[in-house]
Amino acid sequence: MSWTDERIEKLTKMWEGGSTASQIADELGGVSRNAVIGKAHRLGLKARPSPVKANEKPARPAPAPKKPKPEVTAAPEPAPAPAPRVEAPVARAAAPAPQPPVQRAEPSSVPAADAPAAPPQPRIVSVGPGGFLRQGPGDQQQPIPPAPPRRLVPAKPSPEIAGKTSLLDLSDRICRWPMGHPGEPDFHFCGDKVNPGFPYCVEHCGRAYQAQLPRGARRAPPPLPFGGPRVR
DNA sequence: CCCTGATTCGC
DNA sequence: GCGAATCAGG
Repeated sequence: MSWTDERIEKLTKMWEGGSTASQIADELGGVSRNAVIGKAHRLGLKARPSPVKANEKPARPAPAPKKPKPEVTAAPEPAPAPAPRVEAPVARAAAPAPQPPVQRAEPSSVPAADAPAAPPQPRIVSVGPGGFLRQGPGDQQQPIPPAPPRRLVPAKPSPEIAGKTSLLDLSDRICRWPMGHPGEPDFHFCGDKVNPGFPYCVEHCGRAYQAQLPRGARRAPPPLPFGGPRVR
């Protein structure tokens, strides 16, 4: 593509209109962003708020820092005078110690007339069949440290599991909610009696079956037993 | 990484 | 004159 009058005009217009070189190139078609910039500069359109040149002091001492051009010119390069570095003496107004605006609860102040901090108790959204209490999504434990990667080791019968509900102990009458993580020595299952009709006990039904919130009022889904935080 | 404009330099 | 390559900052 060549720079016809029309294209040059469009370029000029858009350039001055604030469009980015990419947009202009895209609009014109057939040219790259660089071509647009190059052309704009050749047209003398430069000087535009460039994000890369936000701050520019009227000092351009070293414009060519890296351009190893094997110039055969034996021109005696006069030693560049030590750049009159206008070292802006930063007004060291002393570094005030970062004073975190810690809001200390005044004990002597007004004795909380309003509601004191409610104890971390899961909001019960509804009661499910069998009597388990549904929690709202996100009402589980708050820290969500991802389980560190660990090698899965073959679950060997060991004293640590004695008394714990192992995989072999599972039946459709006991809660199969995992406790801990597979591969860990003490990994086992809940083992309580299930809430009839469910694979989990009443307590874990509350975790497994979340109340359905109206669309739009949803939060991130609660962590699943396996991938999520340690549940114990 | 993505984006931006600026600059250089071989064509 | 052109624009890819490169630079440099956000």
